[in-house]
Amino acid sequence: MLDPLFDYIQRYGKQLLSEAEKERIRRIMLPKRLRRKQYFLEEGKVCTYTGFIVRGATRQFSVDEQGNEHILQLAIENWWITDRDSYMNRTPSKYFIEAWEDTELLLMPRERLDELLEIPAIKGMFWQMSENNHIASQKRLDDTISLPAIKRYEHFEQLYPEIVQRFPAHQIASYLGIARETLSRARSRSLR
Amino acid sequence: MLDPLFDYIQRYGKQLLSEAEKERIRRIMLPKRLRRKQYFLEEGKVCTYTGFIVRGATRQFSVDEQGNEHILQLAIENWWITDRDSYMNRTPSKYFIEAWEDTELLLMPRERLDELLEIPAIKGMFWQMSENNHIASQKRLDDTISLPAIKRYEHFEQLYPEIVQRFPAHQIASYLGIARETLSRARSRSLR
DNA sequence: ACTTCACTGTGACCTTTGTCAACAGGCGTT
DNA sequence: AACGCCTGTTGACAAAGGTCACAGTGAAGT
Repeated sequence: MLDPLFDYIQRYGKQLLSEAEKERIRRIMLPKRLRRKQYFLEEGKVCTYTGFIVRGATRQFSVDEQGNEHILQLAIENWWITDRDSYMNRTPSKYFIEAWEDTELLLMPRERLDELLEIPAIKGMFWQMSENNHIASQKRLDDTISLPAIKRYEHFEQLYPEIVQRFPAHQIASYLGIARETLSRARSRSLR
Repeated sequence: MLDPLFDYIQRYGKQLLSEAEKERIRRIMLPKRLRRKQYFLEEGKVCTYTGFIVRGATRQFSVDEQGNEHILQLAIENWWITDRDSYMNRTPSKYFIEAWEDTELLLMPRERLDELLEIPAIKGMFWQMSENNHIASQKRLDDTISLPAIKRYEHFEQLYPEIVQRFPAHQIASYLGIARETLSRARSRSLR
């Protein structure tokens, strides 16, 4: 079960893991199963784990005063899920993270993060993730303020075809910040 | 001239700098002046420096096919300016960074980044910056997909009152992804 | 002093998108 | 088989925001 994680760490940390290091990781990471619709994180709670998805799919969202959900992340295998702010700074989260399919995770407990970061490949990976996340959210932001709804959808579809397959359209619409009807119409129009 | 930078590094890196380290930094960082409207980075070029603003103000923006500008960052003293993707991965940038006021910078050359990262406080600061940037762009994204134009402006004003003072309204509007007229109307309406 | 230019505000109009509502298909549960 | 529930689609209408045009102000440059 840890192999996808080891692969991931070695790829993004740009270093190989020794057997001893793997063993150390094995002892720290906690396996966890979530059933569809179960929460990984709820608003107001501190996000004490960062999770690595081995199998399944999750969504992260906030809920505004009117009760509307706004999706910030849709994640599948080999993605990390967390509220970075809450996890790093131990502050209450504004977000929910919910399993959208039955999901298997590996959890990185916040209180053992420093131990894990002693492993060079993990440190490198963490660095790279932070970097990549920052770059990706910058691009998403650029799209969001620059492009009309349809274009944003097209970009998204091109970037994450598998996500589009596995989540219903109204979730994608929420991720893009548009109404599900708008997405539906945009799609049918772009077929002609 | 380097004192604001040293303060910044110690604050965000959560470690003090020795005199030897300060000397090392002094030898690597390049002072640079930009006059108003001069470019720090142009689209298509690789961003070979990351700049620390000692005095002045800059804006980072992309230009779409219709020639419209979309502002990604408005920066003043004690902010870093760079295209992270271009800088880290040495790829051509999609962005412009332009001095909005006469500006004094300290430049961190990409080819000497590894040297600088040997200094623990700098490594810590870099980490923290990446973290903070990611968290900030996540919040901005959440606002952008969740809130109507006026609310976004109010949030922004509350978060960065000094930026609002120093940049003209049409730049702020572009940062928020709205037309300058919309912002103008929103402002006059919220006074009543 | 005069011109120019950048910036802001406002009205009229149009486009895009959101909202509300109704409907239909699929799918699992009982 | 019957019932919900989730999902996607479509229409009618409303609201938000964009576009275009014009005017006024003030600062900078000549």
